[in-house]
Amino acid sequence: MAYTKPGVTRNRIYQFVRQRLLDGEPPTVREVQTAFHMRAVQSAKSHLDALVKEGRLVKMPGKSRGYRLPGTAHSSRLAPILGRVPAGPFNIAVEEIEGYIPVRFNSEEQTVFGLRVNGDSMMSAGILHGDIVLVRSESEIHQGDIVVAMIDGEATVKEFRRVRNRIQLRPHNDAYPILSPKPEDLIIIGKVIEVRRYLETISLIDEELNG
Amino acid sequence: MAYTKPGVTRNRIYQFVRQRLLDGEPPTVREVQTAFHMRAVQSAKSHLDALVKEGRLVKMPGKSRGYRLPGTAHSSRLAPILGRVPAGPFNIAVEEIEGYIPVRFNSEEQTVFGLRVNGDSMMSAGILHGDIVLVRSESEIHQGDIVVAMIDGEATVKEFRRVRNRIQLRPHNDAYPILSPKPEDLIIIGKVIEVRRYLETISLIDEELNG
DNA sequence: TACTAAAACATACTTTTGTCTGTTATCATA
DNA sequence: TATGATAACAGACAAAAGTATGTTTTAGTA
Repeated sequence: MAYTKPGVTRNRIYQFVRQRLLDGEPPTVREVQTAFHMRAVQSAKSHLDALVKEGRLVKMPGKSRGYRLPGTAHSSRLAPILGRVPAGPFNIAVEEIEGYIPVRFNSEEQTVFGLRVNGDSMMSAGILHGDIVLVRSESEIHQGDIVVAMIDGEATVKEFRRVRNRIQLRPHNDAYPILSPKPEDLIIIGKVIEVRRYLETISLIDEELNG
Repeated sequence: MAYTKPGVTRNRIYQFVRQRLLDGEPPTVREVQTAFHMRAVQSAKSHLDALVKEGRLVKMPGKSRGYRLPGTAHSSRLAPILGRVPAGPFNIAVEEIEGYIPVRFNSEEQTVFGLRVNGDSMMSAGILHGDIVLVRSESEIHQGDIVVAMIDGEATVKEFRRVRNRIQLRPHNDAYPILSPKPEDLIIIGKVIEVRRYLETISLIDEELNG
């Protein structure tokens, strides 16, 4: 291709790669090369290497189509939305999965699932009926965390408090009482790490899933 | 791997590939192979070929990481979180991107971005300060929709109402007044299609960039 | 039990893709 | 015009990834 001023082609290549990645279509070095009518692979590669060095891209060395936007390498996964709260040991029966939503993970080993909120007991915390809470079940619970708990077999979202060796589950709605269940009636499922509300109807269940 | 009943591994592989594609991480045949602890590449390949034949996947022959979901509906992409509201014609200056979050798209041609909410004027609608709203800028606005609007160069999230040829922007908080800006001072940026609240600090921008 | 289909395996080959070494051309600046 | 930095080119090699052929094992069923 024709010579350009320093940085110009660099930026164009970045935009190109970025768009491809946002489309879920990671390009190869040679695809970048031909997209910019370069006669040598190295022309594209050196630009890509430079973008990595500048921190505008990251890459998985040796892997094909291995360039990624920083902050997105291996960090987005699909978490299941469960129809029922998983009781006891955490295992997901496939039949109970209502759908999937994309979630950011900081680590690989976490168990995150979605759960649809029932009722308005957390209204003043901005958690409304029908919202989806993302729950991490392998998580330390601290004072003031929002948790999902099972009380007598029923799932509920509440604020967690420990008061004088007794556990309190506090609603965020004056119309509901603070709960102080006996320890043997209580199972803490996990910590709420995210709240989502879909204002448009999106079918989270994929029709093609009948497997 | 161990032998399974006909169709069982097929479906598991489909789920695996589907998830990877929704994450923007198309797998190689050998990645499928190792994910299922198969000792031969062909074990994975024949399943993938079958899935293509059944129409559950499509592929670009010869290309690496070439398997795709048929059609593009219901795929997940990364939407940028903008630090500032895009004014005027929609274009994203790269420097203003705060990070990326995974979003479900029903169609290809939509322009969706995230925006961090400032203030508590929508509190009683469950939209709190610091929440991220996902905005679709190419969208029809209807009565009662939550929208992002620019009034005199300032961005705000409000409920959209049209009352006797006059546009009202209603807060959901009694402490704030209903706005009725002049049409020339008002730009509707787009419609809020989703609300997200991260209860844990998740760095939307990856720290590992310092390379 | 015999038979067919599906599943899994083993190995080899080809193409795609990443990477390397070195050269030439253009830009920016003194 | 001299000089260092960036850009583009050329050719080759190595690793990754797709594909092909044939065999063995198990599932499903008559």
